[in-house]
Parts: sequence; structure tokens; C-alpha cells
Amino acid sequence: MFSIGELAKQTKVKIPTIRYYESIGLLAPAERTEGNQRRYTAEGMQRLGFIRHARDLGFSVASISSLIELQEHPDRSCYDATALAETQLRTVRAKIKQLRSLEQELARISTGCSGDGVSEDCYILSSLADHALCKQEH
Amino acid sequence: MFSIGELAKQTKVKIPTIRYYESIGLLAPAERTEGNQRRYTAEGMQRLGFIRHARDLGFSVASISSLIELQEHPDRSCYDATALAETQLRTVRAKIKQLRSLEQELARISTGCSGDGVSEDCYILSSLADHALCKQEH
DNA sequence: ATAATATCTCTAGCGACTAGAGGTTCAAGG
DNA sequence: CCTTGAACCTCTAGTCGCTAGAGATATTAT
Repeated sequence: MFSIGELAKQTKVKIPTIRYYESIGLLAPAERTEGNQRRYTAEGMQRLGFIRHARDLGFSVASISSLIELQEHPDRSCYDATALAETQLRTVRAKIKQLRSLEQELARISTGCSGDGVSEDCYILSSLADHALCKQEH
Repeated sequence: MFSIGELAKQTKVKIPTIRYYESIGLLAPAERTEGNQRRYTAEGMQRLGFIRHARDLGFSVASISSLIELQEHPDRSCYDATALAETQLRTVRAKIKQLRSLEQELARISTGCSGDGVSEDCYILSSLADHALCKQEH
């Protein structure tokens, strides 16, 4: 049995976050000692690792709930899991695309001013003030 | 003079968001009609456009505050503006990098399961459960 | 037995909005 | 001038995924 601190150390999930996960029902309530402290089994640790990993990959808590549901029913079709993963992949790709266009525009704007002038003539400030100066949609 | 609704339409910033910007001091309090409704000048619209544009480029509200400060003092050095833009550019680039690594891993995991099997054998679920199956850091 | 460390619950805060309730004002048509 | 309906007002609370802090209790090592 692990204390919450050990669990935190192993999984690199902070203690308050573990409690938070329990509070929103993502993690099953842990067993308690006589003195009301949480004690975890290896299974609990494994579950938290799963959550951590999925969060790292950008899955929302809601999606992770579904994934855990599935994991708990080994006989069910995993269609939903693939669907969630694909949605997540699409989301990530969309974000990358969006960020790349920001990057372009920021880079362009950024190089437009050396920073040794005066705010009135700053290309960055005028670009922000006038969207028409932008070369890309964003 | 524009009503808040007209302003919203022109700048594509939602009405509650405009009020929110005012409440946090990002936008100067608007003049009011006798009946207490907000009325904006062209200058107010321009300012909101600036904010919108900067938000679109991912600047935080705090950064935008600084940028507006600068803009209001045309005689000041614009060094801070270039610094903020460069920081923002670095932030965006870091996010892209991170997302690309997620994308790789998600794509790999995603193609590992066709979705027509059973949850127990699902490569997606087992990958989430075991970080060691990952090919990349993320 | 004591002291140090770890844990407990609870509330509030973050950023950047968004939603809704319940009430007031404006602009246009009759 | 009056009415109607759209637009506006303030205020509170909710979103997401945590994070921080206060004040109390439990565990562990000496």
C-alpha cells in the first residue's frame, strides 16, 4: 500500500491533483487508514499512470473517463477508444496548423521592428493595431 | 458613437467579452448614455481591434496591457514591444514543438488499433496504460 | 514522549471568458 | 405620444484543470 505522497512521487502527479481527480470521480476513492489517510494499491497507481499519460497526450478529463470505462470492460468493443484517439489527433493537428499560422505572422511582425526606435514607429504596434497589415489569416 | 452591439459586430468580439475587458481594465470605461448604456467612439473601436488582434496572436491579457501602455506613449522606446513579441513567438514555437511530438505519438498509437476488436486487446488502451510503449518523449 | 513530516478537509484563486436571471432603455411603427 | 420588441444593463455563477493556503490531524522516527 502506498501513501498519496509515494503515489505522487512515482507517477509525477501532484498530491492536490490526485485528490482533485478523486473528487471529480476520475480516480476511484482510495481506501483509508484508521486515521483517514489515503492508501493506494498497485492497481490505483497503474490507473493514475494511465490518467497521467492520457493527460500528457492532451485528452480531456471527459475523454479519459470514457477510456477508463472501456478499460474496465475488457470484453467491449474498443471502437470508442479509436474514435476518441482519432478525434484527439485531429484536434492536435488543427492546433498545430493554427499555431503555425500564428508563428508565421508573429515572426514576420517581430522582425519588422528592431526595438531601438520609438513606440510611435514600431511596426509591431502598428501591425497589432491594423489587421490589414497581416499577410496571413489567423 | 457606437453601441456595444455595433462594436461587437465590427470587431467580432462578443458583448460579454467587451464588458469583461472593461471590468479588468483592459479597455477604458466607455461613455454612457443617460440611460446608462455604453457608447463608443471610433477610437474605442480601434482599441478593441488591437486587443482582438493581439489575443488572436496569443498574447496574454497582461502582455496586451503592456502593449497598450506603450501605444499610448508614442515617444517611449518600443524595446518592450519587441521583447514581448519575441517571447510570444518563442512560446508559440515551443507549443508547436510539443504538439508535434504529441501528434507523432497519437498517430502511432491511433493506427495501432483498427477499432473492430475488443477493449482488452486494444493497442490504444494498452499504450495509455504503459508509457514504456511510447517511442517518443512527451 | 516528542518532534518532524505527511496528510487531511475546506475554501478560494488562476486565465479568459461564457451563460443566465431579472430588470431597464432605446428606436421604430402606429 | 404610446407601445412593442430588441438591445442593453448588472450581478452571480459556471467552465477547465488544476494550484495554493489555512488550520487541524496522523504517522513515523528517534
